Amino acid sequence: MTANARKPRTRIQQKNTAAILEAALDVFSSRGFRGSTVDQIAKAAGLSKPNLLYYFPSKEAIHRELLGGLLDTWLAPLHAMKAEGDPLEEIMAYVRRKLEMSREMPRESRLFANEVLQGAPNLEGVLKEHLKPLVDEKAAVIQSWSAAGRIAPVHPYHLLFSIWSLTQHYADFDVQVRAVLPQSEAGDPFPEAARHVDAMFRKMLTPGG
Amino acid sequence: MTANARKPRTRIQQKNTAAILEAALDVFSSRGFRGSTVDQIAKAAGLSKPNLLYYFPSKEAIHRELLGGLLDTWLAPLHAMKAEGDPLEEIMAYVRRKLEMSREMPRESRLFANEVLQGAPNLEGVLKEHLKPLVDEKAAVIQSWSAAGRIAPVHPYHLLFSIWSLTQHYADFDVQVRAVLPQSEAGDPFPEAARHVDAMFRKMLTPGG
DNA sequence: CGTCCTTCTGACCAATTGGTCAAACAACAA
DNA sequence: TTGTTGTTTGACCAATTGGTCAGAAGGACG
Repeated sequence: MTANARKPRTRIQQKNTAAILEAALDVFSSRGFRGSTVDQIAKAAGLSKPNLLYYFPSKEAIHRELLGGLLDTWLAPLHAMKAEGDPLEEIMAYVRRKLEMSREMPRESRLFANEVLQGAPNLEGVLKEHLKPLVDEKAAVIQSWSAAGRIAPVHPYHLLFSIWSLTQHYADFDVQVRAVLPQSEAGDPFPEAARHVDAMFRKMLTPGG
Repeated sequence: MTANARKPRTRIQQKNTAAILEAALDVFSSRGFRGSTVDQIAKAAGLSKPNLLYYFPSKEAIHRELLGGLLDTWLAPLHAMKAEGDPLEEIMAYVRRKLEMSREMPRESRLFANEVLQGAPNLEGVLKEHLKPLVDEKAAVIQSWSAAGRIAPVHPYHLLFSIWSLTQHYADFDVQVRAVLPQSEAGDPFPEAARHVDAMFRKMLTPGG
């Protein structure tokens, strides 16, 4: 059977497609789609360019596969926010998970950031078909919590935006954060970041106050 | 005299260099440095490629000039935050100005975002020589306000990060914001954004509470 | 008019890049 | 061993791209 099919069959195919995607994540996330070359990805994956193109039909195909494959991972934390839980704790857990992801998966964050920043040419469909429905659903949940007085009144969509921006900032603008922070913190900005972000949303959401 | 000198002399030079920088801002900010071509910039500026290269020696030179020329504008709002003013109002004014800039100058925001996102290859010097000293200075001011109990205790650096991320998010991730927001708000997210962001920082910074 | 300087262009070039292809090589089963 | 299938490569190609250059056009001034 042909190599470019949906699921890899042989061990070599599994190993190589995995290596390619890993390498592509590295390259695409740090240089953007247009700024990356197939050769860079091939070299990073330990393959020759024609060999890489034996597994994926084109540079764009690698990119699409990457984005698609990562999307679920990326949206999982928001999925995990349940209407049944304690409102403040659900949201704070979401914030915490997002910040952890910025720390553990900065390349993924930058990959999406690069894409969105440049007008999301290969992501517009996904944005409206996957992200928007999910956000609509969770915004409604937040709205209901807010209306019930279980958290302070907030604009649910902008609350989500502020969670995304605050947490992803530490992955996407990592160089800036480290360049600006005093020596003592530049090594690992995350502990203080966690405290700060936690405080911000706690104050924002605690009712009454 | 040669055309590539510091200050444009003739009217034609003024007009064309300005057109080139304007075009370059458009192109670089939406496609990143590596993703942009000299031809695109030339076309957008209404010039031929050789003619553009008569005014700037290289693609990189345009990029450098752009970044350098924009830096002052970009840092002006932070400069304007004065230790003598009312702490809460100084910070809130800074937040407001930054959000206005996201609305009025989204291309500039994206230009810097693209650069930082890709490791700030042409910005590292600037980051440490211009941005860091300024941030250090203003962080000290915030620190003193905080210590004097005039605003709630905050980590000054991370407070600045959160101002940057929250405000610039609306420029940098514009496509996503509009894709996710309900129809009614997608046309102009800024009024609600302003309310939300204002509330966040006001709650964060109001002492006691 | 002619002269000098600036502005502009078409033709060109070398390097890079995404992608192809025929053929070599490996793995393994019969 | 041989046949079959999956894997890898060197050589190659067309398109794009950053940049050059010689000279043509334009403008200002005597």
